[in-house]
Amino acid sequence: MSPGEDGLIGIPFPEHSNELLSRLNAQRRTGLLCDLTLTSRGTRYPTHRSVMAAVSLYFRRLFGAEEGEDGGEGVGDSCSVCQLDCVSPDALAALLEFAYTATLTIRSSGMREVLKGAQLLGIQCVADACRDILGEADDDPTDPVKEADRLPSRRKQDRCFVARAVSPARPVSFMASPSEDTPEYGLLPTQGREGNPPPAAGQAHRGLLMNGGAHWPNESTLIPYRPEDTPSEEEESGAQGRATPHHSQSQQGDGGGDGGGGGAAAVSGRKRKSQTPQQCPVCQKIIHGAGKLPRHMRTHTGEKPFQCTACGVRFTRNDKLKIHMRKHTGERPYPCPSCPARFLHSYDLKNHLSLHSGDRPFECPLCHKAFAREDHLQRHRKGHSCLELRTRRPRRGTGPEPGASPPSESFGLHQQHPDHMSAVAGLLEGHGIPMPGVPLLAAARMPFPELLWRAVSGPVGKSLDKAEGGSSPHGSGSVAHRTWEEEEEEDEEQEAAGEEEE
DNA sequence: CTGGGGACGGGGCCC
DNA sequence: GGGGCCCCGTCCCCA
Repeated sequence: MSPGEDGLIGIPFPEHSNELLSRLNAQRRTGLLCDLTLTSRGTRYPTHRSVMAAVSLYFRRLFGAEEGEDGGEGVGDSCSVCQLDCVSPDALAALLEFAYTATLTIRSSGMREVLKGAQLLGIQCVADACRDILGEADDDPTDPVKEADRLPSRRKQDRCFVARAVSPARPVSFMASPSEDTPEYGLLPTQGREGNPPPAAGQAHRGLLMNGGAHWPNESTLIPYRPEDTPSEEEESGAQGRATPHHSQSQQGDGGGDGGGGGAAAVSGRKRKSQTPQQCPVCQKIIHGAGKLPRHMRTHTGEKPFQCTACGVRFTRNDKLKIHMRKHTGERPYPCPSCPARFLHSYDLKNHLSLHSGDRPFECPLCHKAFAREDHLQRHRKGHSCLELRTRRPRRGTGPEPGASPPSESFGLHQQHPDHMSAVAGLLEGHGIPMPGVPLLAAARMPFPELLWRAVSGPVGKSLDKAEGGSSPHGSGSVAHRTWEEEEEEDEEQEAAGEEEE
């Protein structure tokens, strides 16, 4: 073993997740460690809030467990009983069973109720499956699940830096095809549900009653997310949104976390060959390219079948092992033409070459500091230093300097990094202008403000109060997309105003 | 905080 | 369709 490698070995336990779920289900049935009780028309279902938050977007937001949230404004521990009369007891039982078993067991006659429940609770995959079985297209623009999914988490938004103009088309056709790669969510033989656990007699009722008439907010209560405003369709929903197998221009907008290839494809004009996309049964992500799903699955299972014979380090992919082997062989096949440096990777050489060229094509739109690497710009933008150093302006009229900042194209606000967006949003907030994707208001993050509004009291209500107030006259669609230039102008106006005051 | 190297996961192309 | 190879974007770590 080389000194640098500590012989790290990943040992996958593929059954772990199943066992974990199974034990949680057993706990639910006995009421053990249940910290949340759902009720529907008098029937009580003890459950675990962590599980519900994991499976349901509604509960995730309710408990403030949504990724990127600080949790400070969620209901937190203040609610242990949720009354969900809007979901039928059977449907609720089926959804709970699904949450704990990954299997949806329902009568076909109850399908619609389950669909409704899944939509209300934000259980996307169940809603998709039900729709698919019912033969309904998922074209409801007001579908709260979809709508909520369009709200990018901060982290995801983080990754959608260049994302723009991606077709919002949802690949329902192949995504929800049970015959292909999706997990088997076909109807199981009716076998009588035993999913309804006995009511927990002694279950504390210290919590607040949830609104029985739960419904998702209408659009006016949500920050508008028109397709062109959408940073990236894949956001938050784990890429299940994108996956248009044919978007030719595309992948430019792919710039997000998945990265790769796409941008280059668009730039180099490489024709994107439509390969059968496959949906990961674990994360629902759409994997493009034949034969790529097993490779992706190893990221979930932790399986690392490719082991270095020299140092024992294991890899999930053979090609990564090959590159790794270069460390042992000393092979550095990418020499710099300008200096003696040699590199293991072509992209390392590419990065290195930018040093020689002095090119710094990635410019911070706020402080205008330039970077040679895009990831360094992103890192810079995550910090706040550029806000303090905001002393220089780009030459007027040059704007984003398309030639100088090619990968980022432009810095419309819809692409801004959250921190930066927040900074700008702070300016705009005074104008009562909602910013797409900026979690200024609780309502923006909570797709169920009305439900919560009725359900929550106490300190939490305060934040929701703010949310209510926040869905101001401007609340719906007044400003959806501001360009970099517009921001500049506004900024200048503010500065001018400040100077006048002085 | 920044520069630089490396690791990782995804997509395209090809066989 | 599976897999190899390559490229890419992103993230992490270290100096």
